Amino acid sequence: MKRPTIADIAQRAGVSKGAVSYALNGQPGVSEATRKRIVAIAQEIGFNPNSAARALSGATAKAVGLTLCRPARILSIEPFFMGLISGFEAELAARSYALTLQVVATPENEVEVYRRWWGERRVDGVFVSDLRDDDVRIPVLQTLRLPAVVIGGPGDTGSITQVWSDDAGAVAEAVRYLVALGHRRIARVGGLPDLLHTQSRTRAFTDVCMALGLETAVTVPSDYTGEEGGRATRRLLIGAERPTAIIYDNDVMAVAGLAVAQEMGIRVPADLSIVAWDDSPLCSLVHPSLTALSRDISEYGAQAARQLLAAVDGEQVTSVEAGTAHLTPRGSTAPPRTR
Amino acid sequence: MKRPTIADIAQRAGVSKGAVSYALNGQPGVSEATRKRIVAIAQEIGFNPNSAARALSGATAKAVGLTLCRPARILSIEPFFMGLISGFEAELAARSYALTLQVVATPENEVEVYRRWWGERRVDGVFVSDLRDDDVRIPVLQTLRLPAVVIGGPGDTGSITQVWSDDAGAVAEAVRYLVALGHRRIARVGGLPDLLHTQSRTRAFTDVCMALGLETAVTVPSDYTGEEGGRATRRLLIGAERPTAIIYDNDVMAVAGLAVAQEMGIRVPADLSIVAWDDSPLCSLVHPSLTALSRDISEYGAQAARQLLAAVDGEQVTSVEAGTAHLTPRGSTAPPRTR
DNA sequence: CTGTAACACTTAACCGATCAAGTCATGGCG
DNA sequence: CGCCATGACTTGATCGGTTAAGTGTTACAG
Repeated sequence: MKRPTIADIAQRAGVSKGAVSYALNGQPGVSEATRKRIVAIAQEIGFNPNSAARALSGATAKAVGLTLCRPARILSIEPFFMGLISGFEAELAARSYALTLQVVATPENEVEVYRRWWGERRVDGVFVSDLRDDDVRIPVLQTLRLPAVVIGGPGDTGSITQVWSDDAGAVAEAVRYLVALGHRRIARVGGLPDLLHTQSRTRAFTDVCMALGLETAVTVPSDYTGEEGGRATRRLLIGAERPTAIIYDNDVMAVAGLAVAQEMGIRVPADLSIVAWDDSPLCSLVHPSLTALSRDISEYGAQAARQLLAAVDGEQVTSVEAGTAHLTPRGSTAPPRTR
Repeated sequence: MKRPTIADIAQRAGVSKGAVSYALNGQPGVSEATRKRIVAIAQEIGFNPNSAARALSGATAKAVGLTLCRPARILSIEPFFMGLISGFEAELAARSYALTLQVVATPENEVEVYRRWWGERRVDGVFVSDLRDDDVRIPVLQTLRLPAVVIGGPGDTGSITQVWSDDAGAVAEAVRYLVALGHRRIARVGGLPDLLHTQSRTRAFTDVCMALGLETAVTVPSDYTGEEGGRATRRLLIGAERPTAIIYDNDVMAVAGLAVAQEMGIRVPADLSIVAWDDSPLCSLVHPSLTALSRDISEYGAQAARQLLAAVDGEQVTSVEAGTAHLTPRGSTAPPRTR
């Protein structure tokens, strides 16, 4: 089947290619009558402008990119990214931007992909997630002048805007809640330690625990996988000073932690309270259901997409704070048993 | 920063654009010495061919598309798609094809997206998942002559090739295993009933149960969500003829079913055995860990990607069967308690 | 009645590649 | 020596849009 081009429309309408272009793009230069006729013909023959030709004549690629730099086995179960992606889509689809996805192995690979995309003019902008200390991607994006939005932070990203959520506030809310229930020994199983948002959560966790006069504020680093989360939990639970509550940096690790506790005969929530970060259906699926720090991840993604599209349009954009995660109490938290 | 073009290279090397094109594409028409010089310059200035210009001059878009037609809340937790996507990427990245993703609401929307992509020449081919009865997408793809690979089946897809796994064999293996353990009342919580592979699983389940002389072979339809899976489980467990084993069409529903059973005081596996379909980390995370029908979803995706790329290359491709899912026994299955 | 401005177009250059066709030097052969 | 084949390029058309500049018609002011 031959793809219709503007030349076909022009021929049918008896006008020039230029006129068709003006008509379809809402530019002045054609009469209202002609415009209507042209639009009708375009409709009829199912015309879609060739994106390559458009991109070639200086216009935009009408696509943005996202690289994911986590092992496949983490991605497959981590609900966060799919939530984010569907949030992106909501905004992108409305402006018929496509989302180009690439799974990569290392941050260096991510940089290569950015360079290639930019060189190929394949995308008009990119989403950047999982910000690290002195992230190698930031300077590259700046020299390429490739519009970008960093998801998560806040961190030092120079001229690149960020969409971030107040993790410090959320962690404080969780700790305060647990303390209000009577907990005095609260531990945390953190995410990948080289990610910036993990660091800011760790700092906030330590700070608020100290501020509330708790004895300890142990954070065990982990990697968001269930296995590691379970292992970290086991390590915490066999220690001498067993915590009465654990906060996990994602839901997958929290579920794994719950399983470990049950396996060890430690009852949740009687002997151990559990708080998950990021509330996916997973948290309400398990028994007992998990108290979680919920936030609207799709909306988070939508907000990032709005920012990126604005940046692509050349608008001056500033970093914004997306909604803070809020505690959703469920069955996994209770006052600690007094001994 | 200005993007380097082949004209820049041509100028530097003191040759024409055409010569550069021949050199970089390994075509005859330039001497080995000149080719080396040109390649070196391209390397040096970090040249990437503009994908739009390439696509425009008849070449391919170097991108394939995937539409996902499930509500966001399902996608976010369903590990299947992310596994599939990372499998795609493995093959696509090797040939530097990009993956374009779009989340849509209905199969009709999917058709629109295909039409648009095709008209825009944005993709060279598409993955088709979640095949339905008399799927509206198939005839459209055929008239558009848009290369495609159907994931899942087998079904009637005319000239479009499929990558499918032997669900009937897998369901038979699960049922035989449960029967060998001594189960006589086995139920199943199925996926979306209008999906073709759900239907073939249902048929196979009924057939094998009948063949083995079981009294019943109840399938409760569901929608892959945890909530529905839990509800279906509850319905099954409060019935007069309570099953001693349940097979779930995905892992999320199985986990939900486990939670429901525990909540009702029904012990797993003593009172109820559970088998999940598709083995994600989720299955080993919960307690007891779930016996599952495992298959290598990434490899499944990789195989589909290989097929699609071959189809894009114009090769004659035939439908292939990906590896059958095999039973991975874990803690959620045991002989039923004799009364 | 003329000058000119506004409108409704057309023409053609351009984006950055690919590729068929043409050019030019060189070498081998009868 | 002339002829043809070959290699190593160059030239220029082409893909399908966008857009600046040009053209022809009409309307209206002076």
